[in-house]
Order: sequence, then C-alpha cells, then structure tokens
Amino acid sequence: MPLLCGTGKRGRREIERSSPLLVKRNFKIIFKRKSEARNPKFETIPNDQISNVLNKGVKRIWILKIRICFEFRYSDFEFEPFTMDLKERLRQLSSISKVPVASIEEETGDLKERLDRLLRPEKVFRKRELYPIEKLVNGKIVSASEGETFRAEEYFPPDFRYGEMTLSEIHNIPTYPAHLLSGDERLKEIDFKKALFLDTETTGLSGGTGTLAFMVGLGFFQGDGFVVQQLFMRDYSEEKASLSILQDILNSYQFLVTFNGRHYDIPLLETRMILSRKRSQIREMPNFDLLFPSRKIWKGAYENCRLVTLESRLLGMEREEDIPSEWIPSLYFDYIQTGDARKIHRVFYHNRMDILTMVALAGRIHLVYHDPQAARPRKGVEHFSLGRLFWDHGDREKAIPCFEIALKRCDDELAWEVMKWLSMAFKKTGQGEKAHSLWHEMMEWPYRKDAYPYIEAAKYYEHRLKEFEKAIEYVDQALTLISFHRERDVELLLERKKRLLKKKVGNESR
DNA sequence: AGGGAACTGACGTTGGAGCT
DNA sequence: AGCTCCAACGTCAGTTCCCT
Repeated sequence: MPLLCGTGKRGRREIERSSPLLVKRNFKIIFKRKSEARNPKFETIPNDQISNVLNKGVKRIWILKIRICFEFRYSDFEFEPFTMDLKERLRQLSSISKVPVASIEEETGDLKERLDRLLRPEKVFRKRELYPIEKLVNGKIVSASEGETFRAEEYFPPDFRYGEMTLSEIHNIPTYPAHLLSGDERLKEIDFKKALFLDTETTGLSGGTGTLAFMVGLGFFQGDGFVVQQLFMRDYSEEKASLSILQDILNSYQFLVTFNGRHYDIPLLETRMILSRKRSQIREMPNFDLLFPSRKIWKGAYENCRLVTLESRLLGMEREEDIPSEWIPSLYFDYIQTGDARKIHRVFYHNRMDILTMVALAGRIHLVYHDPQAARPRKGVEHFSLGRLFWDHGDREKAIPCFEIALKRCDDELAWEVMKWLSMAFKKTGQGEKAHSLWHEMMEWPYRKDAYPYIEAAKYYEHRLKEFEKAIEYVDQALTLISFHRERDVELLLERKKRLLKKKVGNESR
C-alpha cells in the first residue's frame, strides 16, 4: 500500500504536490495513507516504532529523499518518484554510503544512525572543497577583527540601464523631498550619492532570535558607476565578522534606502547586532523606505506592491534565473549542510536584482514626483494617486492636472472616484463653476455609484447661489439614491431638507 | 509563518467662518 | 451672542500588506 510521508503543516502541502519523505531532527516520520487523500489524517510515528508500523501490513512507501533537517524545509532536489519496499530502499542507500549493513532488521530499527552515516562530515568537506563559494561567485574572503567572511562584489557602469533610467541619470538626481513621501524630516535633502541601498536575505520570516541575515546586500554609487557588495556568511560562525564589516560600511553613509526595511531588514539586523554585543545606530539612521511611497503611488495600479511586481509591471524588467524568495532559507540550509555552493549563487543573483530594482524604483519615484507629466505615468490610476499625494502635500497646482489626466485615462470603475476628487479640488480652490459642471457630468454618468454629486450640488445651491428650491430638488434626488442602510446619511439629508424648506419660506415671505 | 505600520471605515469632537 | 455648517482631526477596532 503506497504511503505519503512528511512533517508539519508545510510538509503536508508539499507532500500533496510531490510526496517526498521528509525527516525532522527528532526523526519522527509522519505517514499518510494514500487512500485517505481526500481527507488526509497525519500521524506521527517515532522511528523506533516504524518497524511496528511495517509489521502491521504497511509494506510500500514513496521516498524521494531522506535528509536530516535543522528545521523542516522542502527539498529542492529533483528525483524520479518511485515505489519500492522500504527495506529495499534502505539497502540501496546503504550501498551508496558504502557502509556495511549488518542486517535489514537493524537498519529499519535505527534510522537515525543510518542517516548520520549518510551525512558523514567527510562527505560535506569533500563537497566544500569541490564547489566552494569563492570559485562560483565573484568575490573574496575578507577579514575583520572577529574573523573572516565572504564578500561578493559586482560593478555596474554608469550607462547600465535597469528600468527606464541609466545609473548615471539616477546618480545625478538632485536632492528631492523624500521627507514628504516618508514622513521623516531628516530625508528632506536625501542625496543618492550618500545613500546605501540595503537588502538582506535571511533564514526565514519569523523574526526574533532564531532568524539571521546570512546575506547583506549593499549598493552604493562609486565614481559614476554603481557597486553591489554582498556580505555572505559561509557558516553561522562568520556572523560577527560579517556584522562588523557591515557596521564599518554603515558608518560611511548618511542615508539608507530599503524596501520594507523599516519593519524587516533593519529590526532584524539590529537584533543580530545586539546578540553579537555590537553597538549599532542602524535603527537611528535616516531610512528612505521605498515601500510606503510605492504604495501611495501605485496601490491599485497593479495586483500588489511587492518589489518583484513593481519591477516587472512598472519598470518592465524580467529576471532571467530568479528563484522565489521562499526558497532562499532552504537553499542556505543546504549550503550550510553540504558546503556545496552550486545553488546558492542564485541567491546572490536574487539579492543583486533586488538592490538594482530599488535603485530603479527610487529613480522612478523621483521622476513621477518631480515632474509627473514628463514621467508619463502609464495608467490613469497612477496619475490619480499622484494627484492625491500632491493634494495631501498641499501642492494644489500639481494635483489638479493629475486628476484631469487621470480622468481621461482611467477606466469607468475608477472615473467616479477621480471625478469626486477633481470636483472637490475645484470647490476648494474657488472654482465653483467647474465643480458644478463636473457634478452635473457625474449626474449623467452611466456608472453612477452614490448620491455625492446631488449632495454637493445641494450645498452649492444653498450656500453659494441661494437657490433653495433647486437645492431641495437635489436633496430629494439624493434621497432616492442613498441606501436606506445608511441611516445617518439619510438623517442628515432630511435635516438639510427641513432647513432648506424653512429658508425657502423665509425667502418667499420677504 | 511573525511583526507591526499603514490603511479603512465609522463615529465623535473641535474650531473657524458666516449668517441672523 | 448664538446658531449652523463644514472641514479637519482624533479615536478605535479590524484588516491588509510586506519582508525571507
């Protein structure tokens, strides 16, 4: 009877996809009968009871890989699925490890010992010698007072183009008011020449003391070009050296540029610094976190505001050999376990691309904010967001043209909201007539959504034109459109009508 | 998965402006 | 002086989003 095996929640999902055998450090194996696939029930079976299970008639098992994991993770190796007897599989494994097998009964009874033998240290060292990181990634071993670590380095010339601007164009961006986009006054005059772009790769998302940043990617302008340096821990013991070098580099820059670094990379690095008993001002450094301005400008324009989404959809860039970020912890654990750097180079590529995307994104944000018309936002929604941003910043001259362009370019779904904002902008800048004509346009709009133009027109006729009868007409129309669930709004409209009737009577009696 | 800021929507409060 | 309107701001609870 074939079985599917795995551990933990994540394991269950993976099993349903590819049915690997996964083993935790405590060597409990979880079995699921294939016949229960519709409503899987997983049970934990300690390895010392495996033989009992096998004796109960469970004879066949799906095995893709057996491995010891520090933490659970998905195997990225590809194997041909096969079905065979467990005893037969263990016999084969024993022949690979060239360790004599006393008896099959012994093997099934002491799985832990078998796995230990399969992963003997000398095997790991052999791979580390064969495929060291230094040979596969462009970089070198660097020293600090606490020890050594690996540092990769890549240079990008000034004419290198990632997105719509060259690095040289981004380098030459004058300071721009990033404080308005980030809420941090210290970024009033951010200068990319003095900024350090930072992105980490970590062993997970959990945060706390269990997660560490095994790679810290740093990007900065040097001369006219751009350099990406990546500090990489070849072993957990290299963390102190890595953090020490990072701290030295941080001391040379005034600003940090990150993507969600404010809530992810920086707190994590700060925790690691504290655990390494290092003083660090990383949290105090002015940080231009690109996530927040990106959300303000492009929220709603694309399916989400993740860095990779903005990279492909906004900047039009595609990565050639990228990996999903959720694979990264697993690839690093493999590297630590085997010393084989043949796969980890993809993490270097991923990190490098993240940093280049941040640079391009910072350039794009500058472009649309500095001169939205010249930046030619691609979508109406982008103009709309920019308009609201300028409006919030009190820049009405820039806001209104953005709304007007947005209205021409957006779809019917968004047009209603754009018209609301544009009419409100006209009203508040003393352009009552323009607002008035827009409310009328809204009243004729086939995709009308609410009573907004009628309520606004009622206010306009009551307070500006003093035409109370006309105002009452608009209130009545608003009452027919407003949902009766919105009791408060109905109540307000009824009060308005009552007041207008009083004013009308007063007017007529004069 | 964990953390936490930002966002959203509903509701209440406050204060300035204009009118009677 | 007192009233009304309106916009801006505050609070709260629940939700969304992003990083590996």
